[in-house]
Amino acid sequence: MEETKKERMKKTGILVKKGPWTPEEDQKLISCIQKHGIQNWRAIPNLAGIKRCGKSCRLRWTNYLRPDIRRSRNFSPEEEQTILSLHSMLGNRWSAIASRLPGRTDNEIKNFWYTHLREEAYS
DNA sequence: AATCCAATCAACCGCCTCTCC
DNA sequence: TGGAGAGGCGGTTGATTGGAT
Repeated sequence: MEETKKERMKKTGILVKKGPWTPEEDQKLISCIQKHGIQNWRAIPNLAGIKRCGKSCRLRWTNYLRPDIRRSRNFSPEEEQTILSLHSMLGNRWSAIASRLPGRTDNEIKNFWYTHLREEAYS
């Protein structure tokens, strides 16, 4: 039933702020995680004072704010080759590929794949 | 200088799995 | 043991940016 779906969305915290993160939100999230660590994503928005769902916080942290992320947007030829060969072995297991590429996130790799490598891989 | 279009990337959605009660 | 809730993941969207015309 449609109503059930909506209720579930409410419970999972979708009725909160969406859209791009502001620098203040980023800052709050970073200091909250530094202070409390990551044990319970659902608690993070409350602890940090952010009107976001835990899911959104997790995504922001893992794809953007994590300290070990290399912020250089360009993938080196070596990384490109690694991605191509890992993808031929693992398929679209982006998180598995990301775990073998230090400093890169699954989202980054996925974006890079769809914009640069897909044609190359299937040509 | 204005407009259009393609590329890029951050973020959301929905499904699946895992964990806990 | 089964159900509910939370987290994780892959696919997709939409806003922005930069280059071409």
